[in-house]
Amino acid sequence: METISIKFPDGKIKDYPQGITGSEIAGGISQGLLRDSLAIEVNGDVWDLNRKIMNDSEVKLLKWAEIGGKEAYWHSSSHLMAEAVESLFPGVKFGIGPSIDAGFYYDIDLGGHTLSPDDLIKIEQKMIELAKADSSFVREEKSWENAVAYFTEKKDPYKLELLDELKGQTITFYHHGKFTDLCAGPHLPSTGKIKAIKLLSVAGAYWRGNEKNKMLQRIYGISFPSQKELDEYLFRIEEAKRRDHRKLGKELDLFVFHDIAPGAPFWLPNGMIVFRELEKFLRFELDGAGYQEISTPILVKKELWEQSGHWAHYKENMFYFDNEETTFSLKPMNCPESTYVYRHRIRSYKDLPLRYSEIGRLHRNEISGALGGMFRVRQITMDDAHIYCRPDQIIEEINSLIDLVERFYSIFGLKPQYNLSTKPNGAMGDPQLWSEAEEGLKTALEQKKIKYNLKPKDGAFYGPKIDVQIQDALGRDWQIATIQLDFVMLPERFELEYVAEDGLRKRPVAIHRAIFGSFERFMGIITEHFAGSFPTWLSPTQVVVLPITDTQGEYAAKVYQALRRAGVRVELDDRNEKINYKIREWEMKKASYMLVVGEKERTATTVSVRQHKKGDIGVLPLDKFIENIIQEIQQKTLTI
RNA sequence: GCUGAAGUAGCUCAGUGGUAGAGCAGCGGUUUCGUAAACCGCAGGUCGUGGGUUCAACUCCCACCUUCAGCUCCA
Repeated sequence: METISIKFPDGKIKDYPQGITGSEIAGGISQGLLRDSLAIEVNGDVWDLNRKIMNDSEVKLLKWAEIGGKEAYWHSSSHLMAEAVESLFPGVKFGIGPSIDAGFYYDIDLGGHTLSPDDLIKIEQKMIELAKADSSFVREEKSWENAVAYFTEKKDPYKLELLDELKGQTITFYHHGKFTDLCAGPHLPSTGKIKAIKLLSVAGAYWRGNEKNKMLQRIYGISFPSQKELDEYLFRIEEAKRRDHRKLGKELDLFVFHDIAPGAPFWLPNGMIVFRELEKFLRFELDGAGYQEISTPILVKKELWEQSGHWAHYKENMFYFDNEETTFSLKPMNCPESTYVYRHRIRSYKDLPLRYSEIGRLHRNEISGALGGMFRVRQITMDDAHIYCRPDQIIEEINSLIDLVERFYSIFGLKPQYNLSTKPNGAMGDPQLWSEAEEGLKTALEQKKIKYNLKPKDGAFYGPKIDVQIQDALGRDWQIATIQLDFVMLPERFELEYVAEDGLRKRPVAIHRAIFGSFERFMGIITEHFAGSFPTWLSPTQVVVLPITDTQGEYAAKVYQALRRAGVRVELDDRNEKINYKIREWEMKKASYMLVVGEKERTATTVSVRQHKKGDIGVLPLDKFIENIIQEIQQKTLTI
């Protein structure tokens, strides 16, 4: 028998007989490693542990901690679920059943049956039963014709459709227990590795994500190697729900939604404090960065949108109505109107770049099913800006925009995820300009050592873009900031020009950008990010003065007045309640600081400081406390 | 828009074919208290909206509105 040499991650090389499996390699090292291994990476591909290795290879055993290990685990769990569903509902047809970031799902066509929460419990119990049977996952290579024959016999149109695209290739099947599936793998050695299972939800999902196709039922689930890990996961989900901005927004009186205005928040006084602080911060920064603020009409004639192309491409998302023979629309975007500011006089090359910022209120008719708290609203307050520059100024503008984004996000302690989207099919504009711009965006990101995902062909038809995404408490991604180059929409359609050095008229480039994205979405994001405990500069209640008894009433009022005069958002809680009661209440309202004042403090002109989430942090002279908090507010110190 | 689930007091929730319940919040009293809930009392609801079935509907049926999860969408 021939031998092959296997290289391990630590660089060691060992010889094994040809046809050795991952399980045998793991078992040869230790029983513990065999027990913990879920799959094996062979020359960069993830394989089943019991697949034979025939050639010299570089391998890495994958355990739960590795993504590849988790993927195999969850993918196998989805097969196990399919087996359970098939045994309970014979004759069902299967779509696809992959692992996802957290868990797995399977899309299933159950004919006329609609899955109920009770069904999920039954399926879950069946899965546990089947896992205990510890059936091995068996990989089988089949010819394409045999594969088609199998699913023709089984009358599964979905798998046949998938096979259609794999024509001419060797097809792999996986068997375990009574279940057989078309699948590229890899899988666990056997179902017994799956110990703790929870089916989370069932929801409709269009076959292949196309709404013209039939809607299948998608069951989401998650599984873990131990009950303890499952319990911890479920607990984390519950914790995340406590951060939900919809819940915190209500509890902290930040904003409310009402049936009377679906998709548009009522900003409450506390929410407006945060809104105004964000606005103040934004304006201060943009003033310093050479922006000029403008404000353009909300209600405009539809001719504008015909010219911009929105009427043709975006009409379904617009609110419009007729008035005296004229069709008007609420603006869904600010960009076209900013060109009117640009065009209001002749621009010289010396005027550029022109940076117009606008805190604009937009309305977009989002389909009802898309609405969700502050993350997806129909009335949007955008921190928009349009920069008009010469082509030779693009790189410099992009660089300073990335700096601005980085600066903003560091203030909040947010960790953004960058995406770079490049030229889509059917894009408009000079190809040379496109490739230069894409290269420029890429270079800018790389020089600043910013990691990003490349999204090929995902740019707008008028230019490439950099997007910033951030996750909510439940791990869903939301786009926040965006930097979009535009060679076409504004410059061409609105015939923008500047007079160049040589006296000729030339076309500027436009850059659309938002940093918060929208005040609504950003408010939702930071509410969840801070779990409602805003840093002091944003906190609706920065300080509460709490006298112990009426005897300190006068002194407490003096403390309150001193803070007020210093510009601090302060409240005086002189209600006839016990100090414990007040502390509990203000702690839950997440006031940044409580100043307890009793006899000791009154006689010494001091305050006993209690910081939110930290508790009693000692006694300070009143002046010193004011000095500290003013500094904290000015520096926008992060308190978490 | 699609599939499923849900909507009861300001909030969180219980209830069920026979005239609506709790805790917290609110209001009125008593209590003046040192770092996360003092005590007593009062008030509060066309049970999302509109139809239907029934002697009787918060409860069953239908439609609509809104919310939630997912899909789709997301210049």
